[in-house]
Amino acid sequence: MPKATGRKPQGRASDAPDTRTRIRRAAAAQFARRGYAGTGLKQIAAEAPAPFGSIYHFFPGGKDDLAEDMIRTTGPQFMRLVLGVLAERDDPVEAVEHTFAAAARDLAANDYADGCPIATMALDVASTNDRLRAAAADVFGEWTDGGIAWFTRWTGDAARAADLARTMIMIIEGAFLLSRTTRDPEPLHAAGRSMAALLRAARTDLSARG
Amino acid sequence: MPKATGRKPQGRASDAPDTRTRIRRAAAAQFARRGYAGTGLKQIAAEAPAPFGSIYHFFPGGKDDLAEDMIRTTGPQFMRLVLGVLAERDDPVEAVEHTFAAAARDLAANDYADGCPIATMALDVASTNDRLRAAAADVFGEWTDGGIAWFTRWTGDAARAADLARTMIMIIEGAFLLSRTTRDPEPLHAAGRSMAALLRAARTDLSARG
DNA sequence: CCCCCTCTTGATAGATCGTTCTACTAAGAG
DNA sequence: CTCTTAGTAGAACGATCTATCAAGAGGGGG
Repeated sequence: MPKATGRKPQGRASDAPDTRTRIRRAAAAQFARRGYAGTGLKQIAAEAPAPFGSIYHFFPGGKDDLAEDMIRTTGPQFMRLVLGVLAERDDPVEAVEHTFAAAARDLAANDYADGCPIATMALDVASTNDRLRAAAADVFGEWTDGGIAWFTRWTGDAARAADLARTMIMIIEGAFLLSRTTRDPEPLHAAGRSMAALLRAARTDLSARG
Repeated sequence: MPKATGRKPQGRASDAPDTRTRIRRAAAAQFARRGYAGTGLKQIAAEAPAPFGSIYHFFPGGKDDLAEDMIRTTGPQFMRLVLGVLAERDDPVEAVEHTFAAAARDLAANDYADGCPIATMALDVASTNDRLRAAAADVFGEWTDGGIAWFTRWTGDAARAADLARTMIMIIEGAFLLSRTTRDPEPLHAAGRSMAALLRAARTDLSARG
Protein backbone atom coordinates (compact mmCIF):
# COMPACT_ATOMS: atom_id res chain seq x y z
CA MET A 1 0.00 0.00 0.00
CA PRO A 2 1.80 3.17 -1.19
CA LYS A 3 1.71 5.85 1.46
CA ALA A 4 -0.11 8.95 0.25
CA THR A 5 2.49 11.68 -0.08
CA GLY A 6 -0.05 14.40 -0.56
CA ARG A 7 1.15 14.88 -4.09
CA LYS A 8 -1.40 14.98 -6.85
CA PRO A 9 -0.73 12.43 -9.62
CA GLN A 10 -0.09 14.56 -12.65
CA GLY A 11 -1.49 17.90 -13.68
CA ARG A 12 -5.08 16.82 -14.05
CA ALA A 13 -8.40 18.58 -13.76
CA SER A 14 -8.88 18.88 -10.03
CA ASP A 15 -12.38 17.40 -9.79
CA ALA A 16 -11.86 14.35 -12.02
CA PRO A 17 -11.32 11.05 -10.19
CA ASP A 18 -7.75 9.77 -10.38
CA THR A 19 -6.66 6.80 -12.41
CA ARG A 20 -6.87 4.31 -9.58
CA THR A 21 -10.45 5.31 -8.82
CA ARG A 22 -11.45 5.17 -12.45
CA ILE A 23 -9.98 1.69 -12.77
CA ARG A 24 -11.81 0.52 -9.68
CA ARG A 25 -15.10 1.94 -10.86
CA ALA A 26 -14.80 0.46 -14.32
CA ALA A 27 -13.76 -2.89 -12.88
CA ALA A 28 -16.70 -2.91 -10.48
CA ALA A 29 -19.16 -2.18 -13.25
CA GLN A 30 -17.77 -4.73 -15.66
CA PHE A 31 -17.27 -7.54 -13.17
CA ALA A 32 -20.78 -7.07 -11.81
CA ARG A 33 -22.36 -7.16 -15.25
CA ARG A 34 -20.20 -9.64 -17.14
CA GLY A 35 -18.72 -11.79 -14.41
CA TYR A 36 -15.10 -12.58 -13.68
CA ALA A 37 -14.20 -14.72 -16.66
CA GLY A 38 -16.29 -12.60 -18.99
CA THR A 39 -14.49 -9.38 -18.21
CA GLY A 40 -11.20 -8.55 -19.90
CA LEU A 41 -8.55 -6.35 -18.35
CA LYS A 42 -8.24 -4.51 -21.63
CA GLN A 43 -11.95 -3.69 -21.56
CA ILE A 44 -11.56 -2.30 -18.06
CA ALA A 45 -8.64 -0.14 -19.13
CA ALA A 46 -10.57 1.05 -22.15
CA GLU A 47 -13.66 1.95 -20.16
CA ALA A 48 -11.90 3.57 -17.22
CA PRO A 49 -10.28 5.13 -19.27
CA ALA A 50 -6.78 4.36 -18.14
CA PRO A 51 -3.55 3.19 -19.68
CA PHE A 52 -3.38 -0.55 -19.62
CA GLY A 53 -0.14 -0.66 -17.68
CA SER A 54 -1.65 1.34 -14.85
CA ILE A 55 -3.80 -1.60 -13.88
CA TYR A 56 -0.70 -3.56 -12.95
CA HIS A 57 0.83 -0.51 -11.31
CA PHE A 58 -2.07 -0.14 -8.89
CA PHE A 59 -3.00 -3.80 -8.66
CA PRO A 60 0.24 -5.76 -8.94
CA GLY A 61 -1.55 -9.05 -8.48
CA GLY A 62 -3.45 -8.46 -11.69
CA LYS A 63 -6.99 -9.59 -12.29
CA ASP A 64 -7.37 -11.38 -8.96
CA ASP A 65 -6.24 -8.33 -6.97
CA LEU A 66 -8.64 -6.14 -8.88
CA ALA A 67 -11.53 -8.53 -8.42
CA GLU A 68 -10.91 -9.06 -4.71
CA ASP A 69 -10.64 -5.32 -4.16
CA MET A 70 -13.90 -4.89 -5.99
CA ILE A 71 -15.69 -7.54 -3.96
CA ARG A 72 -14.47 -6.20 -0.63
CA THR A 73 -15.32 -2.58 -1.38
CA THR A 74 -18.60 -2.80 -3.28
CA GLY A 75 -19.96 -5.45 -0.93
CA PRO A 76 -20.09 -3.20 2.15
CA GLN A 77 -21.18 -0.27 -0.01
CA PHE A 78 -24.19 -2.23 -1.15
CA MET A 79 -25.10 -3.16 2.41
CA ARG A 80 -24.95 0.47 3.47
CA LEU A 81 -27.16 1.37 0.53
CA VAL A 82 -29.77 -1.22 1.47
CA LEU A 83 -29.65 -0.31 5.14
CA GLY A 84 -30.12 3.32 4.14
CA VAL A 85 -33.23 2.57 2.11
CA LEU A 86 -34.54 0.35 4.90
CA ALA A 87 -34.15 3.25 7.33
CA GLU A 88 -36.48 5.43 5.30
CA ARG A 89 -39.47 3.75 6.92
CA ASP A 90 -40.17 3.17 10.59
CA ASP A 91 -42.28 0.04 10.46
CA PRO A 92 -40.12 -2.97 9.51
CA VAL A 93 -42.76 -4.46 7.24
CA GLU A 94 -43.17 -1.20 5.38
CA ALA A 95 -39.42 -0.74 5.26
CA VAL A 96 -38.92 -4.11 3.60
CA GLU A 97 -41.70 -3.56 1.09
CA HIS A 98 -40.33 -0.12 0.30
CA THR A 99 -36.83 -1.51 -0.19
CA PHE A 100 -37.90 -4.16 -2.67
CA ALA A 101 -39.97 -1.61 -4.56
CA ALA A 102 -36.97 0.69 -4.74
CA ALA A 103 -34.78 -2.17 -5.95
CA ALA A 104 -37.31 -2.97 -8.67
CA ARG A 105 -37.40 0.64 -9.78
CA ASP A 106 -33.63 0.98 -9.82
CA LEU A 107 -33.08 -2.27 -11.69
CA ALA A 108 -35.50 -1.29 -14.43
CA ALA A 109 -33.91 2.14 -14.61
CA ASN A 110 -30.49 0.69 -15.39
CA ASP A 111 -31.94 -1.69 -17.99
CA TYR A 112 -31.64 -4.76 -15.76
CA ALA A 113 -27.86 -4.58 -15.73
CA ASP A 114 -27.01 -3.78 -12.12
CA GLY A 115 -28.50 -6.03 -9.49
CA CYS A 116 -26.28 -7.38 -6.78
CA PRO A 117 -22.73 -6.12 -7.32
CA ILE A 118 -21.09 -9.41 -6.40
CA ALA A 119 -23.55 -12.21 -7.09
CA THR A 120 -22.49 -12.77 -10.69
CA MET A 121 -18.85 -12.97 -9.70
CA ALA A 122 -19.63 -15.13 -6.68
CA LEU A 123 -21.28 -17.82 -8.78
CA ASP A 124 -18.64 -17.43 -11.46
CA VAL A 125 -15.76 -18.17 -9.11
CA ALA A 126 -17.44 -20.41 -6.53
CA SER A 127 -15.88 -23.54 -7.97
CA THR A 128 -12.87 -22.11 -9.75
CA ASN A 129 -11.10 -19.49 -7.63
CA ASP A 130 -10.97 -20.11 -3.94
CA ARG A 131 -9.47 -16.74 -3.03
CA LEU A 132 -12.30 -14.81 -4.64
CA ARG A 133 -14.86 -17.31 -3.41
CA ALA A 134 -13.64 -16.67 0.14
CA ALA A 135 -13.80 -12.91 -0.37
CA ALA A 136 -17.40 -13.17 -1.51
CA ALA A 137 -18.15 -15.45 1.42
CA ASP A 138 -16.75 -12.83 3.79
CA VAL A 139 -19.01 -10.21 2.27
CA PHE A 140 -22.07 -12.42 2.58
CA GLY A 141 -21.07 -13.03 6.18
CA GLU A 142 -20.96 -9.30 6.87
CA TRP A 143 -24.34 -8.86 5.27
CA THR A 144 -25.73 -11.65 7.38
CA ASP A 145 -24.33 -10.10 10.55
CA GLY A 146 -25.70 -6.71 9.58
CA GLY A 147 -29.08 -8.20 8.84
CA ILE A 148 -29.13 -10.11 12.09
CA ALA A 149 -28.42 -6.90 13.98
CA TRP A 150 -31.22 -5.14 12.14
CA PHE A 151 -33.79 -7.87 12.71
CA THR A 152 -32.71 -8.49 16.27
CA ARG A 153 -33.39 -4.87 17.10
CA TRP A 154 -36.93 -5.63 16.02
CA THR A 155 -37.64 -9.19 17.12
CA GLY A 156 -35.37 -9.56 20.09
CA ASP A 157 -35.03 -13.20 19.08
CA ALA A 158 -31.55 -13.85 17.70
CA ALA A 159 -32.24 -17.25 16.18
CA ARG A 160 -35.30 -15.98 14.36
CA ALA A 161 -33.45 -12.86 13.33
CA ALA A 162 -30.72 -15.00 11.78
CA ASP A 163 -33.21 -16.84 9.63
CA LEU A 164 -34.90 -13.61 8.64
CA ALA A 165 -31.61 -11.95 7.75
CA ARG A 166 -30.41 -14.86 5.67
CA THR A 167 -33.78 -15.13 4.00
CA MET A 168 -33.81 -11.45 3.15
CA ILE A 169 -30.43 -11.81 1.46
CA MET A 170 -31.34 -15.00 -0.36
CA ILE A 171 -34.69 -13.79 -1.58
CA ILE A 172 -33.23 -10.53 -2.83
CA GLU A 173 -30.48 -12.40 -4.65
CA GLY A 174 -32.96 -14.79 -6.18
CA ALA A 175 -35.19 -11.92 -7.18
CA PHE A 176 -32.31 -10.12 -8.87
CA LEU A 177 -31.48 -13.29 -10.74
CA LEU A 178 -35.03 -13.73 -12.01
CA SER A 179 -35.65 -10.08 -12.73
CA ARG A 180 -32.40 -9.68 -14.60
CA THR A 181 -32.84 -12.71 -16.79
CA THR A 182 -36.52 -12.13 -17.51
CA ARG A 183 -36.12 -8.36 -17.72
CA ASP A 184 -39.20 -8.01 -15.60
CA PRO A 185 -39.51 -6.27 -12.21
CA GLU A 186 -42.31 -8.60 -11.09
CA PRO A 187 -40.07 -11.11 -9.29
CA LEU A 188 -38.73 -8.32 -7.11
CA HIS A 189 -42.24 -7.23 -6.26
CA ALA A 190 -43.27 -10.78 -5.44
CA ALA A 191 -40.17 -11.10 -3.29
CA GLY A 192 -41.16 -7.96 -1.40
CA ARG A 193 -44.65 -9.28 -0.76
CA SER A 194 -43.33 -12.62 0.48
CA MET A 195 -40.72 -11.06 2.70
CA ALA A 196 -43.38 -8.78 4.17
CA ALA A 197 -45.65 -11.77 4.73
CA LEU A 198 -42.84 -13.53 6.52
CA LEU A 199 -42.28 -10.55 8.79
CA ARG A 200 -45.97 -10.28 9.57
CA ALA A 201 -46.05 -13.97 10.44
CA ALA A 202 -43.05 -13.52 12.71
CA ARG A 203 -44.67 -10.53 14.34
CA THR A 204 -47.93 -12.26 15.21
CA ASP A 205 -45.98 -15.31 16.26
CA LEU A 206 -43.78 -13.34 18.63
CA SER A 207 -46.63 -11.30 20.10
CA ALA A 208 -48.58 -14.49 20.70
CA ARG A 209 -45.73 -15.89 22.73
CA GLY A 210 -45.28 -12.62 24.56
CA MET B 1 -31.86 -32.34 -36.56
CA PRO B 2 -30.36 -35.49 -38.12
CA LYS B 3 -32.87 -38.29 -38.26
CA ALA B 4 -31.86 -41.24 -36.15
CA THR B 5 -31.10 -44.05 -38.57
CA GLY B 6 -30.80 -46.65 -35.92
CA ARG B 7 -27.17 -47.06 -36.76
CA LYS B 8 -24.61 -47.10 -34.01
CA PRO B 9 -21.85 -44.52 -34.40
CA GLN B 10 -18.65 -46.45 -34.73
CA GLY B 11 -17.60 -49.72 -33.22
CA ARG B 12 -18.01 -48.63 -29.63
CA ALA B 13 -18.94 -50.43 -26.44
CA SER B 14 -22.67 -50.87 -26.70
CA ASP B 15 -23.64 -49.41 -23.34
CA ALA B 16 -21.48 -46.28 -23.49
CA PRO B 17 -23.34 -43.07 -24.31
CA ASP B 18 -22.68 -41.75 -27.79
CA THR B 19 -20.52 -38.77 -28.56
CA ARG B 20 -23.36 -36.30 -28.74
CA THR B 21 -24.61 -37.31 -25.32
CA ARG B 22 -21.16 -37.18 -23.81
CA ILE B 23 -20.64 -33.69 -25.19
CA ARG B 24 -23.95 -32.54 -23.80
CA ARG B 25 -23.26 -33.98 -20.39
CA ALA B 26 -19.78 -32.49 -20.18
CA ALA B 27 -21.08 -29.14 -21.38
CA ALA B 28 -23.86 -29.14 -18.82
CA ALA B 29 -21.47 -29.88 -15.99
CA GLN B 30 -18.88 -27.30 -17.00
CA PHE B 31 -21.30 -24.51 -17.86
CA ALA B 32 -23.13 -24.99 -14.57
CA ARG B 33 -19.94 -24.89 -12.53
CA ARG B 34 -17.80 -22.39 -14.39
CA GLY B 35 -20.29 -20.24 -16.24
CA TYR B 36 -20.50 -19.45 -19.91
CA ALA B 37 -17.42 -17.30 -20.36
CA GLY B 38 -15.39 -19.42 -17.98
CA THR B 39 -15.91 -22.64 -19.90
CA GLY B 40 -13.78 -23.47 -22.91
CA LEU B 41 -14.91 -25.69 -25.74
CA LYS B 42 -11.61 -27.51 -25.52
CA GLN B 43 -12.25 -28.36 -21.88
CA ILE B 44 -15.65 -29.72 -22.82
CA ALA B 45 -14.15 -31.86 -25.56
CA ALA B 46 -11.44 -33.07 -23.22
CA GLU B 47 -13.86 -33.99 -20.48
CA ALA B 48 -16.52 -35.60 -22.68
CA PRO B 49 -14.23 -37.13 -24.00
CA ALA B 50 -14.80 -36.32 -27.62
CA PRO B 51 -12.82 -35.05 -30.55
CA PHE B 52 -12.93 -31.30 -30.68
CA GLY B 53 -14.38 -31.15 -34.16
CA SER B 54 -17.35 -33.25 -33.14
CA ILE B 55 -18.68 -30.36 -31.11
CA TYR B 56 -19.17 -28.42 -34.30
CA HIS B 57 -20.55 -31.45 -36.04
CA PHE B 58 -23.36 -31.84 -33.54
CA PHE B 59 -23.72 -28.17 -32.64
CA PRO B 60 -23.00 -26.21 -35.80
CA GLY B 61 -23.71 -22.93 -34.10
CA GLY B 62 -20.80 -23.52 -31.74
CA LYS B 63 -20.72 -22.42 -28.16
CA ASP B 64 -24.06 -20.63 -28.23
CA ASP B 65 -25.85 -23.66 -29.65
CA LEU B 66 -24.31 -25.86 -27.02
CA ALA B 67 -25.19 -23.48 -24.21
CA GLU B 68 -28.76 -22.97 -25.35
CA ASP B 69 -29.26 -26.70 -25.72
CA MET B 70 -27.91 -27.16 -22.23
CA ILE B 71 -30.19 -24.51 -20.74
CA ARG B 72 -33.29 -25.86 -22.44
CA THR B 73 -32.66 -29.48 -21.52
CA THR B 74 -31.24 -29.29 -18.01
CA GLY B 75 -33.79 -26.66 -16.97
CA PRO B 76 -36.83 -28.93 -17.29
CA GLN B 77 -34.81 -31.85 -15.94
CA PHE B 78 -34.12 -29.91 -12.79
CA MET B 79 -37.79 -29.00 -12.38
CA ARG B 80 -38.80 -32.64 -12.70
CA LEU B 81 -36.17 -33.53 -10.11
CA VAL B 82 -37.49 -30.99 -7.62
CA LEU B 83 -41.11 -31.92 -8.28
CA GLY B 84 -40.16 -35.54 -7.70
CA VAL B 85 -38.59 -34.80 -4.33
CA LEU B 86 -41.55 -32.63 -3.41
CA ALA B 87 -43.89 -35.52 -4.16
CA GLU B 88 -42.19 -37.71 -1.57
CA ARG B 89 -44.24 -36.07 1.17
CA ASP B 90 -47.97 -35.52 1.32
CA ASP B 91 -48.16 -32.40 3.44
CA PRO B 92 -46.93 -29.38 1.46
CA VAL B 93 -45.07 -27.88 4.40
CA GLU B 94 -43.27 -31.14 5.06
CA ALA B 95 -42.62 -31.57 1.36
CA VAL B 96 -40.91 -28.19 1.13
CA GLU B 97 -38.82 -28.74 4.24
CA HIS B 98 -37.83 -32.16 2.99
CA THR B 99 -36.85 -30.75 -0.41
CA PHE B 100 -34.56 -28.09 1.02
CA ALA B 101 -32.97 -30.62 3.32
CA ALA B 102 -32.34 -32.93 0.37
CA ALA B 103 -30.86 -30.04 -1.61
CA ALA B 104 -28.52 -29.22 1.27
CA ARG B 105 -27.39 -32.81 1.52
CA ASP B 106 -26.83 -33.15 -2.22
CA LEU B 107 -24.92 -29.88 -2.47
CA ALA B 108 -22.55 -30.84 0.32
CA ALA B 109 -22.13 -34.27 -1.25
CA ASN B 110 -20.86 -32.80 -4.51
CA ASP B 111 -18.53 -30.42 -2.70
CA TYR B 112 -20.71 -27.36 -3.30
CA ALA B 113 -20.20 -27.51 -7.04
CA ASP B 114 -23.65 -28.32 -8.41
CA GLY B 115 -26.47 -26.09 -7.30
CA CYS B 116 -28.87 -24.75 -9.87
CA PRO B 117 -27.83 -25.97 -13.31
CA ILE B 118 -28.53 -22.69 -15.06
CA ALA B 119 -28.20 -19.89 -12.49
CA THR B 120 -24.49 -19.30 -13.02
CA MET B 121 -24.96 -19.09 -16.76
CA ALA B 122 -28.06 -16.94 -16.42
CA LEU B 123 -26.24 -14.26 -14.46
CA ASP B 124 -23.21 -14.62 -16.70
CA VAL B 125 -25.12 -13.87 -19.87
CA ALA B 126 -27.92 -11.66 -18.58
CA SER B 127 -26.29 -8.52 -19.89
CA THR B 128 -24.09 -9.92 -22.64
CA ASN B 129 -25.92 -12.54 -24.69
CA ASP B 130 -29.57 -11.93 -25.35
CA ARG B 131 -30.23 -15.27 -26.97
CA LEU B 132 -29.04 -17.23 -23.96
CA ARG B 133 -30.65 -14.77 -21.58
CA ALA B 134 -33.98 -15.40 -23.29
CA ALA B 135 -33.48 -19.15 -23.10
CA ALA B 136 -32.87 -18.92 -19.37
CA ALA B 137 -35.89 -16.65 -19.03
CA ASP B 138 -38.01 -19.28 -20.78
CA VAL B 139 -36.82 -21.91 -18.33
CA PHE B 140 -37.57 -19.74 -15.33
CA GLY B 141 -41.00 -19.12 -16.84
CA GLU B 142 -41.63 -22.86 -17.08
CA TRP B 143 -40.54 -23.32 -13.51
CA THR B 144 -42.84 -20.54 -12.40
CA ASP B 145 -45.77 -22.11 -14.25
CA GLY B 146 -44.98 -25.50 -12.79
CA GLY B 147 -44.74 -24.04 -9.31
CA ILE B 148 -47.98 -22.15 -9.72
CA ALA B 149 -49.73 -25.36 -10.71
CA TRP B 150 -48.28 -27.16 -7.70
CA PHE B 151 -49.25 -24.44 -5.21
CA THR B 152 -52.63 -23.82 -6.78
CA ARG B 153 -53.52 -27.45 -6.25
CA TRP B 154 -52.93 -26.71 -2.58
CA THR B 155 -54.16 -23.16 -2.01
CA GLY B 156 -56.79 -22.78 -4.69
CA ASP B 157 -55.76 -19.14 -4.86
CA ALA B 158 -53.91 -18.45 -8.10
CA ALA B 159 -52.52 -15.05 -7.16
CA ARG B 160 -51.14 -16.34 -3.90
CA ALA B 161 -49.83 -19.46 -5.62
CA ALA B 162 -47.94 -17.27 -8.08
CA ASP B 163 -46.16 -15.44 -5.29
CA LEU B 164 -45.40 -18.68 -3.50
CA ALA B 165 -44.05 -20.31 -6.65
CA ARG B 166 -41.83 -17.38 -7.52
CA THR B 167 -40.67 -17.13 -3.93
CA MET B 168 -39.81 -20.80 -3.81
CA ILE B 169 -37.65 -20.41 -6.92
CA MET B 170 -36.01 -17.21 -5.72
CA ILE B 171 -35.24 -18.44 -2.26
CA ILE B 172 -33.78 -21.67 -3.55
CA GLU B 173 -31.60 -19.77 -6.00
CA GLY B 174 -30.45 -17.39 -3.31
CA ALA B 175 -29.75 -20.27 -0.97
CA PHE B 176 -27.67 -22.05 -3.59
CA LEU B 177 -25.71 -18.85 -4.13
CA LEU B 178 -24.97 -18.43 -0.44
CA SER B 179 -24.31 -22.08 0.27
CA ARG B 180 -21.99 -22.46 -2.69
CA THR B 181 -19.91 -19.40 -1.93
CA THR B 182 -19.73 -19.99 1.82
CA ARG B 183 -19.43 -23.77 1.42
CA ASP B 184 -21.97 -24.16 4.18
CA PRO B 185 -25.35 -25.92 4.00
CA GLU B 186 -26.87 -23.64 6.62
CA PRO B 187 -28.35 -21.11 4.16
CA LEU B 188 -30.29 -23.90 2.49
CA HIS B 189 -31.62 -25.03 5.85
CA ALA B 190 -32.61 -21.49 6.77
CA ALA B 191 -34.31 -21.16 3.40
CA GLY B 192 -36.30 -24.32 4.08
CA ARG B 193 -37.43 -23.03 7.46
CA SER B 194 -38.50 -19.70 6.00
CA MET B 195 -40.32 -21.24 3.09
CA ALA B 196 -42.13 -23.55 5.48
CA ALA B 197 -43.03 -20.59 7.68
CA LEU B 198 -44.41 -18.81 4.64
CA LEU B 199 -46.56 -21.80 3.76
CA ARG B 200 -47.85 -22.11 7.30
CA ALA B 201 -48.76 -18.43 7.29
CA ALA B 202 -50.57 -18.86 3.97
CA ARG B 203 -52.40 -21.89 5.33
CA THR B 204 -53.73 -20.18 8.44
CA ASP B 205 -54.51 -17.10 6.39
CA LEU B 206 -56.53 -19.07 3.86
CA SER B 207 -58.38 -21.13 6.44
CA ALA B 208 -59.27 -17.94 8.31
CA ARG B 209 -60.87 -16.52 5.18
CA GLY B 210 -62.56 -19.80 4.45
C1' DC C 1 -18.69 -54.44 -55.59
C1' DC C 2 -18.74 -48.90 -54.96
C1' DC C 3 -20.97 -44.66 -53.75
C1' DC C 4 -22.90 -42.03 -49.98
C1' DC C 5 -23.61 -40.26 -45.79
C1' DT C 6 -22.71 -39.86 -40.88
C1' DC C 7 -19.39 -39.22 -37.87
C1' DT C 8 -14.50 -38.82 -36.44
C1' DT C 9 -10.17 -36.45 -36.08
C1' DG C 10 -6.88 -33.05 -35.21
C1' DA C 11 -4.37 -29.37 -37.46
C1' DT C 12 -4.85 -24.70 -38.25
C1' DA C 13 -6.30 -19.81 -38.36
C1' DG C 14 -6.98 -15.52 -36.30
C1' DA C 15 -8.31 -13.14 -32.38
C1' DT C 16 -7.93 -12.19 -27.61
C1' DC C 17 -6.45 -13.41 -23.08
C1' DG C 18 -3.48 -12.14 -18.72
C1' DT C 19 0.99 -10.90 -17.78
C1' DT C 20 5.54 -8.89 -18.18
C1' DC C 21 8.56 -5.68 -19.76
C1' DT C 22 10.95 -1.41 -21.00
C1' DA C 23 10.84 3.35 -21.92
C1' DC C 24 8.99 7.74 -20.98
C1' DT C 25 6.93 11.83 -18.30
C1' DA C 26 6.28 14.88 -14.58
C1' DA C 27 6.85 16.64 -10.13
C1' DG C 28 8.76 16.83 -5.28
C1' DA C 29 13.21 16.56 -2.49
C1' DG C 30 17.74 18.01 -1.69
C1' DC D 1 20.48 21.66 -10.96
C1' DT D 2 20.11 16.34 -10.22
C1' DC D 3 18.05 12.38 -8.04
C1' DT D 4 14.10 9.78 -6.99
C1' DT D 5 9.68 8.09 -7.41
C1' DA D 6 4.80 7.64 -9.03
C1' DG D 7 2.44 7.16 -12.79
C1' DT D 8 1.82 6.79 -17.99
C1' DA D 9 2.07 4.22 -22.13
C1' DG D 10 1.81 0.33 -24.99
C1' DA D 11 4.69 -3.35 -27.36
C1' DA D 12 5.54 -8.11 -26.90
C1' DC D 13 4.88 -12.89 -25.17
C1' DG D 14 3.00 -17.31 -24.75
C1' DA D 15 -1.19 -19.37 -23.82
C1' DT D 16 -5.82 -20.13 -24.88
C1' DC D 17 -9.99 -19.04 -27.13
C1' DT D 18 -13.72 -20.01 -30.88
C1' DA D 19 -14.28 -21.50 -35.29
C1' DT D 20 -13.11 -23.66 -39.78
C1' DC D 21 -11.29 -27.00 -42.68
C1' DA D 22 -9.83 -31.10 -45.09
C1' DA D 23 -9.20 -35.68 -44.81
C1' DG D 24 -10.40 -40.38 -43.17
C1' DA D 25 -13.27 -44.37 -41.17
C1' DG D 26 -17.11 -47.37 -41.56
C1' DG D 27 -21.55 -49.28 -42.43
C1' DG D 28 -26.11 -49.18 -45.67
C1' DG D 29 -28.18 -49.17 -50.27
C1' DG D 30 -27.37 -49.18 -55.37
